Amino acid sequence: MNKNRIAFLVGPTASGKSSLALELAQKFGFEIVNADRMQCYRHLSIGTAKPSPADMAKLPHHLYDWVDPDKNISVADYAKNAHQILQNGAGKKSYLVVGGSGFYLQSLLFPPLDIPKGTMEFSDADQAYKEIQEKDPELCQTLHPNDHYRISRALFLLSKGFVPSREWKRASKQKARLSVLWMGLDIDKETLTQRIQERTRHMLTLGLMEETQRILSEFPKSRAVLSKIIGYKQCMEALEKKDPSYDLEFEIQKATRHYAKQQKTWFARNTEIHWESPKHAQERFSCYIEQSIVSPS
RNA sequence: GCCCAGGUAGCUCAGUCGGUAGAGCAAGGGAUUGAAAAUCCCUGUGUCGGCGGUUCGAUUCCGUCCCUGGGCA
Repeated sequence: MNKNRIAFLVGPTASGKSSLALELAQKFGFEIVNADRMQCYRHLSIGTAKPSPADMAKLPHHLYDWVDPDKNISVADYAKNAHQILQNGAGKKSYLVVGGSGFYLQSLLFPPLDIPKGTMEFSDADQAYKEIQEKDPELCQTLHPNDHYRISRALFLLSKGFVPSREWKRASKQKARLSVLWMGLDIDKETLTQRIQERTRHMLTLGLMEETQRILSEFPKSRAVLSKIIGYKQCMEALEKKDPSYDLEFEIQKATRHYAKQQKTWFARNTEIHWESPKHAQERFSCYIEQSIVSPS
């Protein structure tokens, strides 16, 4: 019998993926692979709600803590490393990939194209957009003039002789390189909002502010990275602004809620995901796993 | 009790020289192919505090009542 040995556990931030993953992994003898962009970073523990060292010691955990906070990584770096791990264990081990970074999860099934990394900065956005309209009119159908990041990426690819819209089309036609079981933790909005609220408070109690300061002093060049990560960004603002009306806890909660919504939108179009509420997830997912992954020996 | 300033979107407020209203923030929806916890797009009906009056027409003017803040007693 040739059965899948890989399962993905996804869902919005603060839905309880990590603890469920640990339970399922222990029950079925999985190793855990991180699919959370920010948990890749060393030292960012409180703010990313990373599993505790004690939990990680219970069974093999991969792709946590493998980059310093002053380094940038991209989806391609992640895809390469993660795919390698899955390949190494092929035929021998089972993996539970857990995380909420949809783009990163996707890269495991549909590897990043063999095109160069980079962007090309521009000074005049209108002109930059016009240039793209001339060279790749099809791309402009889905590219908004205000989307400066994607414009700079498109300009860069054009300068290297690629036609972005053609590349994106090629990418979307790829066949998945792995066959996996998709499971999603579906949590109602009120409960999630409440969990976000509690988790944010908990993070601050655990010393998120101190963690931020520690990272900044140990890695002076980590500002750029931290300023893009929920929690650390707001702590940095609170440290620098000295604005007494700045409500740190509220700002973190708000950003987390927005992020959760973004994740929901991302996963919504993936029709392969089996969604379950936390109440039944453990039981139902166990069922799915038994049916599709555990091979009869 | 008297005087003053206010009561307009979930919040802070703008505005209508009388023709039933709009910003910011919050909130909701969507996109997403080496920055992705990033980045970008779309979405504003609310007894304009209550009740009367004037008017063809009042959230806007007048009266009165209620509420909030400040001052005086």
